[in-house]
Formats: sequence, C-alpha cells, structure tokens
Amino acid sequence: MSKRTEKTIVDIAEELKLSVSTVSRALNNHPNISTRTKEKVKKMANKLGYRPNAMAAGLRNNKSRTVGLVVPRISMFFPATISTVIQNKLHEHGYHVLICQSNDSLEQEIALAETLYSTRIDALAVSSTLYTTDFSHFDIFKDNHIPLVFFDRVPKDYKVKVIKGDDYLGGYKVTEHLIEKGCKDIVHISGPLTCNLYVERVAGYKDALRKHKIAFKKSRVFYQELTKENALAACEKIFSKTPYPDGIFAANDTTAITILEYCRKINVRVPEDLKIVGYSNDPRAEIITPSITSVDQFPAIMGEKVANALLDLLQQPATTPQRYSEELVPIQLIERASSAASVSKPKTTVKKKAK
Amino acid sequence: MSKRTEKTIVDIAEELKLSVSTVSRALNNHPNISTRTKEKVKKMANKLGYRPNAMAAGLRNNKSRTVGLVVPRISMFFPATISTVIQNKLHEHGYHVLICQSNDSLEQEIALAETLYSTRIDALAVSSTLYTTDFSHFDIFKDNHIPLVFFDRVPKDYKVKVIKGDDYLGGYKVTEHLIEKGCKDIVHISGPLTCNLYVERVAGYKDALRKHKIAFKKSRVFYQELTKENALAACEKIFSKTPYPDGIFAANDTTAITILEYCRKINVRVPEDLKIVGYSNDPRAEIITPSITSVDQFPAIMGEKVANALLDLLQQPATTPQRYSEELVPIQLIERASSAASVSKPKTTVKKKAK
DNA sequence: CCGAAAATTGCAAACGTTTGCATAAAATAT
DNA sequence: ATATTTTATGCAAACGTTTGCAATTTTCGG
Repeated sequence: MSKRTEKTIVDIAEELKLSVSTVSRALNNHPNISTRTKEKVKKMANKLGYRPNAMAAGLRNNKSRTVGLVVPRISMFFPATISTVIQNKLHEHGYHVLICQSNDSLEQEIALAETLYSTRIDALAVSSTLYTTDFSHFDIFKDNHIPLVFFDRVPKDYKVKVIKGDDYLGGYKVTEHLIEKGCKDIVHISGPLTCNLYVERVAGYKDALRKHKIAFKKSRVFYQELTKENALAACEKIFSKTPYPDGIFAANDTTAITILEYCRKINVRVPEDLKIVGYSNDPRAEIITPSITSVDQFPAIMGEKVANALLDLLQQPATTPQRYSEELVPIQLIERASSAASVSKPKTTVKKKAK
Repeated sequence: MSKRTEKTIVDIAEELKLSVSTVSRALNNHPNISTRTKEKVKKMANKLGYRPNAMAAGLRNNKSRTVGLVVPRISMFFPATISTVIQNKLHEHGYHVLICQSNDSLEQEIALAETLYSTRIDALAVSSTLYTTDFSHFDIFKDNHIPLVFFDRVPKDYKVKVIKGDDYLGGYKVTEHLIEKGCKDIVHISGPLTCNLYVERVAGYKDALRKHKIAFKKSRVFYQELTKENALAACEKIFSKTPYPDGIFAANDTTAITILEYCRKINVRVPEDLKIVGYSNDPRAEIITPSITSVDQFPAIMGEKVANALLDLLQQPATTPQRYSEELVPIQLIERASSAASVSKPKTTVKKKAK
C-alpha cells in the first residue's frame, strides 16, 4: 500500500533498537559483532524481506562488483563460448558481468567504453572490433588503474594484459597441412589486416609457403570481413578464371562452409579437386559433408584464462602497476574430410565457368 | 599522482564558482539553465575528464538504467540470438543489460533472482530453467512493481507478461507434415514436461495423430533433457528392436542431428526409411546432409518483442498495475531433405541390430 | 571487588548525485 | 522610477550503505 516498500538496514536497526552500523556489520559478518546479535539481525532481515542495495554499497565502497565484457557479437560461436565461461566463472566469485556487443563498430565500441566507465565497473575484458587500431578509448581504464584484459582480438602496441590464440602457428600449420596433402596453389581468405590476428595468420601462411618453396602470390589472398556474402563474392572471383586453386585456407568457418557449398554447386569436388580448411572449429564444421578441417582455438580455455586474469587483477591492490603480459592459448588442427589426401587422382581443373 | 583522481561535479562547480546543483542541471540539459552556463559547464567537464558516476545517480533516483536478462545459456543458438537482439535494442535506449545464465539449474536461477534484485535492475526478462515450475522466486519483482517479462520458456499459472512461440501449433504442424509425407509410426523426443512448452508440443503431436486416426503410443514418446548424450541413449532404445519408426519428431535440432548421424552409422536411410524433423532451425540443420526439416521460431522477432515489452513497461509509471498478457510469436515449418517424400519405396525395416 | 584489557556497539561523516524550494538576477509592465 | 513576472542559480536534504573512531559493556586476573 505505502509507496516506500523497500526495507533498508535502518528499518532493521529501528526494529531491533540497534544502530545501523551494527546492523551493517552484522550482515557482513564483521568479526566484532557477537554471534547473538548477528543471528537476531539476520532473522529480522529475513522477516522484513530486506535486500541489500548494491548501488548504495557500491557508491560507498567505490566498487560495483561488476565487470564489463565487450565482444563483437555474442551470437557467434567463438565469443559466445568464451563469454559463457567468463560469465559463469566470475559469477562464482560474486561478480556480475555486463556483456556488451560492439557489433564490430568502432563507434559503438568507443561509446561502450564511455558508458561502462560510468557504471564504474571493477574490471573490463574486451575482444575488439575488426577495425580498432587506435585503442585510446580504453585509456580511462588504464589511467584509473582499472584491470583491463584483452583477448582474442588484441591490440598490438598497447600495454595491457593480453590473452590470445597462437594465430601465427595456426596460419602456419593450416598451410603446411594443405601442402602436405598435396596442394600447390593455396588461396587464403583472410580478415582485414586492421585486426592483428589476421596479420599473424597471414604471416604463418607466408612462412609455410616459403618453407616449402611455393611462391607467394598477392592475387591469391583476400582481405575482407568474413561474412557469408563476402565469401560468395570471393568465390565468384576465384572461380571466374582458371586455373582454380587446389587449396583454400579460410580464416573462419562461415567462409569455409560457404565455399564448400559453392563448390558443390559448380561441381568442384572437395577434397579431390580442392581442399578446404577453416578456422575456429565451429560446430557446423564437424557436421557438414564433407566435414571441414578446422583449427580449434579452445574457447573454454581462453575464457578460463581471461576470467582468472580478471580475478587476479581484481584482488591486487589498486596501486599495483598494471603489467603488460601476453598469454598464449594453444591451437590444434582438427583434420577432417575436406582436406583429406585424395585417393583418386584429381581430375584436371574444370573449365566450366561458375554462374 | 594523487590517489583520488576521479573528478566529480563538485570539482566542476568549484572550478567554475557555481553550485553543484546548477552543474548537475546543466549536464542534464535542464530547461532553466541558460545556454551560456550549460556550455561552460560541459566544456569544463570535458576538460577535467569528468565521467558521471552511475551508482550515485542510481542511488539518488532509485533506478539503475540496467535491465536483467536470465537465460538457460547464452551459447545455445536460440537464446543467444534473442539475447543479442534484446541487448542491442535496449542499448539504443540507454539501458544496460545484465545477461545471466541459469545453466538450467533451478538453484542458480533462484540465486540470480536474488542478486539481480540487489542490483536494483529496472526490469527483468527471463526464459526459465527446464525445471522451474514454481516461480515464486520472482515474486519480489512483481511485489515491487518491477517490470517482469517471460519469454520462450514461460510459466503456466503466474500472472506476468509472457511472450512465447506457438508451440502447440509447432507440434501439430510437424506431426501432420510427417504424416502427410507418409509416416505411420512417429516417435517424439520431447523435453521434460516440467517445461510447459514441451507439454504444448506434445499436445500438438497427439492432436495431429488423432486427427489422422493414428493411435498414440506412450512408448513412442521420450521425455528427457535434449542433449546429445540423451539423444544417443534414446537412439539405442529406439533401434534396439523392430519395427523401427518411420518418422521422428525431435524437439530440438541437436537431438535431430544426433539421430541423423546415428542413422548413418546403422544404415538407416533418411528420408527413405526414416524421416526426421527437428525444432528451432539451428544453423546446423540447414547445412547437414541431408538437411533437416525444422521449425523456425523467429528468435529475432521474439527478441524484438521482448525488448519492446520491456521498454513499454519501463516508461509506464510504477503505479500502473502489471497486466498479464500473452503474446504469440508465429512459427514456420521449414521443409528440407530429411523429411522429403521418398521417391524410391522405403525398403522394409532393416533387421540389423544397432550396436 | 577493582582496574585493565577485550569485546561489543554507536556516532557521524562520507560516497556523488538529484531535486524541491527558496532566493537572486534579469526582463517586462506600469 | 517601482512593482511584477520570468528566468537563472543556490541551499540543503536525501538516497542506503560502510567505516574510523569513540564510547560502552563485558570479561577476567589479581
């Protein structure tokens, strides 16, 4: 009936003829409150239906027990899995996680940094936009000694804690794998080079080619946002003229899948005529026919590491200078049918034009 | 250098020889502050690197500009898509979204309700646990007039705003579809009946059978958590004795996919010997071979509706009594290869025992 | 039973905002 | 000019906690 229905510790105090301070301490299990009053207080709290006001406590303590998480999008397999793990782990330790999506827009990422700071999050983990090369919008956090961790898509020259996959090795291994399976002309569909992890994969790709004395051809690598549409566009280009490549290293599985489906349509046999490898080991890679070779990045492990790093920083005194450090999460090539050594001789490249 | 580095509005006030109230009003674009001082204040705010403290404002206003979102898990396709949409939409309107996972544990869901209340979220949207039949842990929100919206997995007899898919129709349509394609013995793998939406799908399944004069057999429906492991266990059972069914209606796509793969192994041809339909239209359903018929639940539309409902309630005065209302999101059967009418006559059921 | 130490409780300020009301300044009408 | 309205600013309380310090009570050795 009454408008003010929220019970506070002063209600408890009045009811019990105690001071608010003892009530507060009792509820927080402060050592020099007698067990008897602690019990009394807690019972009364229950009876009144008291719920602590996190904002009041947060204001007083200057901490929100909330950590921010910024990812490109939560509906993509890899960041979704990582987010899940981080969220669960931090929740076990009494932290809330404010999961935010930049939707791969730098503008949104900048706005997010601003508003997340306003909520006074206790720490921040971010996997940046594809296009973030200037990270200065995160300076506020560094300057104010708020734990800051980057993962997966991490900055290059920005001194923070970084947890990333071994993308160079990934690029190298995939390429070498294709070569070992007999490929001599390998196309690489990469993400934009504004995102460092693609730079590294490309480096791995190049090094593997060099190692096996295969010439690197600029025309055989594509830099684009790794969407289905862009993958199709790349296919049109690749298969518009012969010779067709005999291997494709796609930097994500959406792209690999799209290529595979395209090949089906134009009667290019996978893996006989063309071998395909994706990246990230999306669940779809396993179930498509032929199943697609991909690179597992162990998102659960990465999530675990990010969570641990956050918790670690969170319990250090704020004065401790934030150290730059890079943690590497291993990768593993998962060999599947799409890159299996051909049993039958590959037929000579099809001449049929696509489309 | 100094420890207290956070600038507040009183810093701005002092700097400008104004009162804190004018500064506050200036920053909030209050009408009776002159444009001149507004500009001055904002300039100084920028210069000092002032960031509003959301907790202080929240405490004063008794609102957090945060809404809670509780889902079973954010890594599953359906809730992930919905969460994405809700998050983006609410963010456009200046709200944060605290996404939380119950991991399908009732215990965790209860704890979540408690701590979310403590953070004084302005509204709450939830898709419940599979096992939530008593929803009283959400009473706090109702009692305190905090907008509360349920979606997808919704309560049966709990008076709140509800947004759900048309599960009865879904169950009906799937079953009728299988019958029309020639199935006479249809297994249904359902989720546990503690979750109302499965009750409805089962009802649809039964009604479609009755309509087409096919006897309902208790032994042909399974109630279980829809995991891969459970799906395999069900397969073992189903294919341990003849006659095999000629149709399976799985209540999610993970189950459908698992069955399909199992059939491949034991040489049951899909769709010739057995037709399979899943539910939710997971991206995997489309790319597997044969592609799996499924039911699109339009998660984006559902997310949109949930977000709109929240925003709607959010701007109503707190006094407005919360009305119970149910909104139905349509479903659509997506026909694919796994349930196509067989061209060749189905061979008589294979006798080979599985395993 | 006294005094000192230990254990328990209370006082009051502080965290950074917002806002009703009062006041001061400027603009307008007389 | 003065009185009146309009516009702009300031005062101070309030939101619900936590915590350093002071005050009180209890415990206990002698």
